[in-house]
Amino acid sequence: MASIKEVARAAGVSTATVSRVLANSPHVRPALRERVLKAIKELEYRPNLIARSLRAQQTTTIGLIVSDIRNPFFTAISRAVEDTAYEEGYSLILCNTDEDPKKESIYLNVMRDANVAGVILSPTGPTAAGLRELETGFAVVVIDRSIPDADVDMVLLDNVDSAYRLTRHLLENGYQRIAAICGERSTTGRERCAGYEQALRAYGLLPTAELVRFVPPQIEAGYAAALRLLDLPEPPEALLTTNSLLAAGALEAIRERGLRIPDEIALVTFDETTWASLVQPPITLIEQPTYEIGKTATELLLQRVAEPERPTRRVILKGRLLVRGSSAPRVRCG
Amino acid sequence: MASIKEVARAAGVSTATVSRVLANSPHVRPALRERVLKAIKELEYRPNLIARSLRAQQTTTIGLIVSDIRNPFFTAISRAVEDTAYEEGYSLILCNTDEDPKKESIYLNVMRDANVAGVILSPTGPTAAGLRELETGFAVVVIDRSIPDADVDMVLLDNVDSAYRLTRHLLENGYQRIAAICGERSTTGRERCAGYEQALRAYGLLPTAELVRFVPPQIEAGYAAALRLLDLPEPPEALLTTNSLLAAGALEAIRERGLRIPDEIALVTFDETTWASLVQPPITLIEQPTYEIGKTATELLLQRVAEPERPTRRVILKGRLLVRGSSAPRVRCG
DNA sequence: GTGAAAGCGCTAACAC
DNA sequence: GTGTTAGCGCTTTCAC
Repeated sequence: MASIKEVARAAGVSTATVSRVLANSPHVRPALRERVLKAIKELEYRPNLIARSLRAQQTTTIGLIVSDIRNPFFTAISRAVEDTAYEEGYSLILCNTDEDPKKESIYLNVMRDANVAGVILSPTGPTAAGLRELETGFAVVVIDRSIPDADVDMVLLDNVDSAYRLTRHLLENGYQRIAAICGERSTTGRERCAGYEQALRAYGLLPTAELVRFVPPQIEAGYAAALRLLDLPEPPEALLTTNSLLAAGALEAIRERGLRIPDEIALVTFDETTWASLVQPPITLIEQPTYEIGKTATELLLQRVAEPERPTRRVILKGRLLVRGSSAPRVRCG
Repeated sequence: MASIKEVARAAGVSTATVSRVLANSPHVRPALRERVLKAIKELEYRPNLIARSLRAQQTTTIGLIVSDIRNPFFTAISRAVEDTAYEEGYSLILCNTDEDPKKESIYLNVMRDANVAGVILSPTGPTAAGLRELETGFAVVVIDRSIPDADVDMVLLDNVDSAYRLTRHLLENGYQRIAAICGERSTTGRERCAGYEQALRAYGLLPTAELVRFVPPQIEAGYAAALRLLDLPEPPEALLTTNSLLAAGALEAIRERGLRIPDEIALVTFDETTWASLVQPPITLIEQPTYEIGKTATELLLQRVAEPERPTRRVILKGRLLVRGSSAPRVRCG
């Protein structure tokens, strides 16, 4: 691993000149530039990023902090972020926090210690609150969850409207008694619940506490919540879940109770996954533009790295309603 | 962001002493240690990892280079790797190469420039060949794909045997004309194909070229290959695919042709996924111990970082056959 | 246009 | 035990 010193010696110039050539500075005589380039090639020189980072007080690395990369939503995001970061010469550090504020805080510190240029994260409540004031020392872009009055770049889905449309779709297809299983600990679940309730009211129905559940956004919790809903004295005609993990759990519960979809129970959710279109009937859902969310978040982040004082932006993306068999028009029986 | 210098000044000691306290060196008088610790606390000092890395010529970062994090197998691996790395104080850099040797080579260079302690990767053929000789400058652990005569740590599935058992299961359930759709560009697909052919021979059947396809390990390729197989003049009674993406494609194709599983066509594959158990009938498959693979790979890597000259190991993990509805005993009709 | 040299924050000889 | 100092590899004044 040749250093800049050796290149300088080989080319018969100072390290400053090599550095200038590396930086494409115009103030280098062509002849010298040639010699330096030749030396670089011969020695197979590659600049040491660590040294560069120490000098610059910043790395070409960004962090992605999510609850669990195995959530298909975050998997898709991470791919988009990595692609976009790579194009701009940045590397991606991945962190899983399991929705644990402590782990979030620890990872945020790790990011600071590592001198990352910035971080993309989808924080839980406590961390979000801290973000409102915190001087992090690096650029931050929040995804998936909104922090109401924080001066931070965000890329979000239009949660209320998406949930509204999803619920309206059910209502228009004749479903009335609709239950919602929502992810807790994030604004996302609450916003989607709000859209669900708005739609009910718009159609002259009153939301029932009995039919709304807030649970950890995981398969098991979705399964348990769905079972309880299905076992109600007066069970729901349709189930709405706010992410794919809850939906997978709900589907298991429906299968366990031997109910037919959509005749006996409809199921709709958020987030496209492999299974949602493979299952029979396929699941009606709101598809988030995951790749665009990740790409946009990365772009916002790198723009802020380049220009720290620019005004913050809040990008709201629209979800796409994919109508499929799990919410087919209801056939009244009786 | 206080530096070690400021801590030293605040505590009335030299930076060396602070450094010793940080390193838990026993050669510091308790009184001094106390003063230093107090200063560290008051200044909220945190060591700059970049500076430390420059000095040590190595970071506490490891790289994970996979074809696509969206492949559920790699998603699961990444979670295990990140968990394990985090426990040991290491961060994880994620890279997607799309099975492109050029991107693999670029990322390997990025890893070198970043001075990572080591890299876990699942290389394509050309990169694997290079690995055999390459002086990478960092520790390397190969997962998922074997490099026959390379002196590199590896964590692998017992591919031949797993495919053998999977195929034998089909044979014992009465399926005879079994087609295989295998991932190309990796030893994994070839080994699993070999296991498949061995099982056929063991049961007195001859492998037919017509029934074996090597395609890119993606949904679309699986779909196309399955369609062609199903449209054969004499179509197969069962389909074996070597990963979950190919299986998802094959399932689509089966659905498109309106065939019933398993009556008209059985389907078995590798890798447990959400959809494989949610689909009806659920899919029989070989489940890889993904978490253990990722954890073991990370442990091997960090052991090698600690002791570069230790003899290389090759850990072979066994897959678990999960028998489900998609390969139920065949009912002969006619 | 080019080079000498300081310094980013840290650790490890080496001296005392 | 503790401090002084060199140096990891790089960039960037500041002279010339």
